[in-house]
Amino acid sequence: MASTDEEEFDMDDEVLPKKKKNGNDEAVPKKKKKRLEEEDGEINDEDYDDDVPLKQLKKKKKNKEKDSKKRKPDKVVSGPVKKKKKTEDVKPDKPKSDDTAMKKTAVKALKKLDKAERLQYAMQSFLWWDSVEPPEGCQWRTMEHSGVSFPEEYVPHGIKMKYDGKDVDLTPVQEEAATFFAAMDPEGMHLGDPKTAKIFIKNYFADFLEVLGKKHVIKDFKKCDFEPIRRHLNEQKIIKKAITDEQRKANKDDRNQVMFRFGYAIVDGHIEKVGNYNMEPPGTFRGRGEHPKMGKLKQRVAPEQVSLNLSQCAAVPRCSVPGHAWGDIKHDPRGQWLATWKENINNQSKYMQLAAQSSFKGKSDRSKYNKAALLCSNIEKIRKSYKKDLKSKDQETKQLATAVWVIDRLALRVGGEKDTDEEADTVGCCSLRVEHLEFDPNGEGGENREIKLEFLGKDSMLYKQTIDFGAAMYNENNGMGEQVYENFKSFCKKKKPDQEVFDSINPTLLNQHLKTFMDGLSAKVFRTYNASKTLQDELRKHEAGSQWKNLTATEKVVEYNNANREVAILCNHQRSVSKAQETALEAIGSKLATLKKQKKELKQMLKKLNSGDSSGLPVRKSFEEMTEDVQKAIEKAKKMKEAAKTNEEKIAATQADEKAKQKKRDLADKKFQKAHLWEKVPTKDQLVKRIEAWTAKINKMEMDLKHKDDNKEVSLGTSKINYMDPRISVAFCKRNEVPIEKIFSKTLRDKFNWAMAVQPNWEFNEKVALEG
DNA sequence: GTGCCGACTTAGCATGACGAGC
DNA sequence: GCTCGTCATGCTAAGTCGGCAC
Repeated sequence: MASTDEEEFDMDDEVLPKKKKNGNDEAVPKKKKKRLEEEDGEINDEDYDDDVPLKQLKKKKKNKEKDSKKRKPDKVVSGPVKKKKKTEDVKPDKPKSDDTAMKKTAVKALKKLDKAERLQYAMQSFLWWDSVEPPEGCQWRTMEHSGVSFPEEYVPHGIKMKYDGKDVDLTPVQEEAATFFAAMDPEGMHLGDPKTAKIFIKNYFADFLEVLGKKHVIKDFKKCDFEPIRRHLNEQKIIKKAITDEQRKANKDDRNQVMFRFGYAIVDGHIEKVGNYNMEPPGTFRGRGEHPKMGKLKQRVAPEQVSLNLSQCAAVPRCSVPGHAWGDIKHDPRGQWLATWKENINNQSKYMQLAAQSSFKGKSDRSKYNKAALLCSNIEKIRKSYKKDLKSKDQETKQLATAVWVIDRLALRVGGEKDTDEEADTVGCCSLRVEHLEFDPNGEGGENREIKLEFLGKDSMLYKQTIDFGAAMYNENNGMGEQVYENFKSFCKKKKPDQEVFDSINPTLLNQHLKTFMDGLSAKVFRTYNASKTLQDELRKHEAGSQWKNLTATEKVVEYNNANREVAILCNHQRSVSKAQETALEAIGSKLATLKKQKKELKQMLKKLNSGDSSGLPVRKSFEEMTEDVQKAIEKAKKMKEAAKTNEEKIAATQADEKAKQKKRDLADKKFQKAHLWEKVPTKDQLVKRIEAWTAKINKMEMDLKHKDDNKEVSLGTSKINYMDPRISVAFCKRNEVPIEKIFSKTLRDKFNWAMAVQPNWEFNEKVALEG
């Protein structure tokens, strides 16, 4: 919070934890820090000492500021600096201490901002890359926060499910468990697929029976009817849709109140955003793919199961659940986590951590990308080594070399061992089985060097690619593709389909091997390195094109997205196509067909007109009457919505609204079918112009459709968030005058704030690591 | 040497917010 | 001003990896 003074930033008490560790309501160290913060701005690590009186601290702080002003010239281009003011990043100009008028203006501007914006401003002011690092091995010196926000207790709705056609009485706990199932979409990814539905129902029902108890009448899932509850939940959704703007605003305010209380932490005197401050609510476990535990009941987590991590001097936050207390309080500055608990499905630890835009995550990110950049100077050494080892007579060495080749060239994950009774059967490089490889998949015989790799990777995403190990791209510059093919063949020889291809190695061994080349090198660094390198190379390739300078910023963004797509394909980042997306694509396709038909008709009309015959040319009727009808339906629904008081009235209003909207859509469709025509016979000139307009429309729609179709199964976001060094993108934007907003959303600009100051000619290479 | 586990990163899906187009 | 489609964000599952105990 550099430069935040009392007038600039007034953080309410509710943001801060209120209780001390021993449970009383005093918060002496916090108050002292807060006052200092309000009066002098940020408190740096070395400033804060619980045993030093406040006045001394303030004096120390002022002296330090004087010194730093003497030392530090304004940074302009070297090193990260604050972002320029943009319309959406509303923040006042930073006041200069020697200019009272300017300061007053800035303070006035600040007061116009709402609380969330002021907090955002305070966070943006902290340039962690310019601050002093905590002692080695520590992530922080002081940390305080408000703990975890728990979901509200279950409120029974009283709707009875049926068993064997009859209503069943359930206790609130049992009703809650029944409601979890009723909330599942019968057509969704879990219940929509017969394979997963079987697992889901089996697990759910076993847990449900346990909640019901042995004496309960419910014994057979087939006789269970959750439909009444499902109908009730759908009605609730409809009612929710019908809320007024005022209610919507009130709901948002309520959410903001929770965010102000739990969503911020103070780390080493700076405000930081907390990521997942809402405790996961109970429900059904929604594991992906064919997870053997999907459908099991995820229990409600009690405060007693939660451990908090904060500094010794910090006040322990009051637990928000009446009558409950935190399980444990820890003071471990080596960890980034703020709270931890265990979930009951896989007995795994879960954590509450700072948000992606925090200093913790920023430091981790920067260090990750610097490590990947350092690989630039080591990659040749590593490649040379594995190329030599590919022919080794020692099986372990040969397998290590082959696995590293695969990780380097095909960007596979390392693939740790998994227990398929506990988790979905997914694999990576080291856990590949013979059944995942198909040699010569097209039965070409002879010199064919193709292998079809087909397996489920992380999140049960299908990896299905036929790799031609004989292709030039894997063999030029001594790429050794053919040797890798031979190795695969020998590793699979005499093995059963369910046996591992790389039976002599494992991820630990592979990572140990990688560390002999470079400190801190592990398999996943290759994915970051290859993603960043691919992005940079692709962008440079486009920029070297002769037409590049003539492109508009929008066209350059398209090229950037194309490069991004190359990376996403390399890393196999997929997304499933939803039914809504499929329908939308079909709709565009059908619209395109209509436009083409209309263009053909227009051409025929022109031909006829040119021949001097204007008889029988098609015209369209007025849509006035239908438009009026639709307007009436919309107004009626609007009035019903405004007048609705009871739930029944709200449901009726929403239904009327949906009917009116459907009428409107039908009318729009009818209008579209006749959009190329006039109400009276057109002139030749009108026809020529419309044919031109339709040609342009068709071209645009064709491009749009192609773009959507190309991208429908590729997820560009994952590589942008996790793999491509953001400095490559920032430098690209700077040297091409492309606004960074076109590439990075607000969240990403905050996450990568440390990368925003790079020069236009910045390069992803080994020198990066030396920059710090 | 090996297996386990804690701590963190990476990932896709659901939903809500927003803005382009009418 | 409204609608609809797209994009951003939140949520939480599912990976990786290092350290520790045996």
